[in-house]
Amino acid sequence: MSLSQQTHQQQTESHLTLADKVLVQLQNSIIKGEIAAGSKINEQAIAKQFGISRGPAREALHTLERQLLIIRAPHVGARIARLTVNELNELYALRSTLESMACELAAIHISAQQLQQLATLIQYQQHALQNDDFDFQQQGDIDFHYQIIHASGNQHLRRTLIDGLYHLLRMYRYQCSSGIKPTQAIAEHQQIYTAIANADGELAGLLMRRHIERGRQKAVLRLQQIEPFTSAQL
Amino acid sequence: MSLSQQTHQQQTESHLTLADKVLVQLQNSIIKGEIAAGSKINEQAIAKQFGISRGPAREALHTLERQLLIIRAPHVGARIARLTVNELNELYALRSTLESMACELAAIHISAQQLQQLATLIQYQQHALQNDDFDFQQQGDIDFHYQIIHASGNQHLRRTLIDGLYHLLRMYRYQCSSGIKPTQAIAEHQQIYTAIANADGELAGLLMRRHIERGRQKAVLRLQQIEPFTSAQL
DNA sequence: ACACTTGTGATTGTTAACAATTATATGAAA
DNA sequence: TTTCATATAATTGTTAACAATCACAAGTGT
Repeated sequence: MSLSQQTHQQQTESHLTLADKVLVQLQNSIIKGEIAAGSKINEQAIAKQFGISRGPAREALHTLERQLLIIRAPHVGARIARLTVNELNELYALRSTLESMACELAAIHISAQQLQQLATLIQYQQHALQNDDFDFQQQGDIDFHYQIIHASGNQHLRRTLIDGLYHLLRMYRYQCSSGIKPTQAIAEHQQIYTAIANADGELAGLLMRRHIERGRQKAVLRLQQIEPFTSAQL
Repeated sequence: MSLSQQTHQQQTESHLTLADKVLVQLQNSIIKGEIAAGSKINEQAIAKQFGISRGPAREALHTLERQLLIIRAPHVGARIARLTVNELNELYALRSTLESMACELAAIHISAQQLQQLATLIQYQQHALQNDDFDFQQQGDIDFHYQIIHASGNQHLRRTLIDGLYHLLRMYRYQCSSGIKPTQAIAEHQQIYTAIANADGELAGLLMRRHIERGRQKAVLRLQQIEPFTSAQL
């Protein structure tokens, strides 16, 4: 289980409710695009597919709605979120502001242990870069941002980013990843880490802004290639 | 129905689900402090109290949880959120960042009609100030901030603030209001409005930061008076 | 007196049937 | 052919009963 997967509950698997288990699987299916964007999704079908009743299925869909992965209309049903350039821009603008704030706070509040974990993660990332371990590159990137958010110490900031925007963001990043080596991105991570280690929150925040802006530009380019196809299907 | 009450759905009352109706009443009761902070709240009791079954009551509690008005523990139950100085600081720090961003965007994207509505609202507020209409002062204050958020044009920003932080914020503002005339606050609103009208997003954002910071200081002072009592009760 | 086990009650989690609402298809009239 | 009304089917909303889990208290043994 990745660091970014575990949010705040540390409960063992046996305590997990059916809605939670189904939720995780649906999240992954949606984020990976295995369920087509814009397609309808209803409670009965989910319940049948996972061998449960409509109650937990309904709860899972409600959670997916608040995670912005589906769009629900009362008495009508739900549809998988559709990726658009406009929404990507809005999402990244908000993300940039919030993660910049997280950097400023993290530079003040980060503990020695958290700083050490961040350093270790960057080393792993550089290792994965050399070995062309693409999955770990992407997961490591997410974990880097997550650890900084966590180190900010602001629980509301963390909840807003991790429980709210995080999931839709993962969808954009997964489906809009260019596939080229993230050499520059990891170098930027290194710079941000150094700024935080030097307790220079202002610099760290600035670097994070630019880092996310570059990611936005790449994602937009990729999305503009695939958007005509995805928006074509009803 | 106030401007800040209607979020994005414009459905008539008949379409409202039972969970929604109960939700609104519970929100108000919690925000006003009619239900004691920290007290337990369970599904059965809610269902009985409102004459509905546990299904909708359960959904309402889930929504209250994501609005941060209650804290749920799996298989254990839920408790009304307790106001603390620390959490108030975190909440206002996040709010300051987000509403400052909203100002910057609003200065760019606000329409002539929205600008006119903002001007009208400020006039009403000044009128309410002279007439000592306290309820309208508080509601007008919330509407001012809401309209700017709306004018920012960023849907994710709006959802994060209105659907997420907004409710807990209302609780703090309601229970930590000092009762003295908000003369300065309304003057600051006027300044922010002017900056937005002049398309000076940078200034508007800065003024909003200071405006919220002053509100934070007042709320902290008030909360420090009542916190010993609220944290005393289990 | 203390630790451990066990049982009881309360609360949440789950299920399946029922009700209400909406979308879609069918057909009649202009 | 088009448009409106109606009926039908599909889906969500709601309910009450059942199962599982947890907190707490009583009791037992050392």
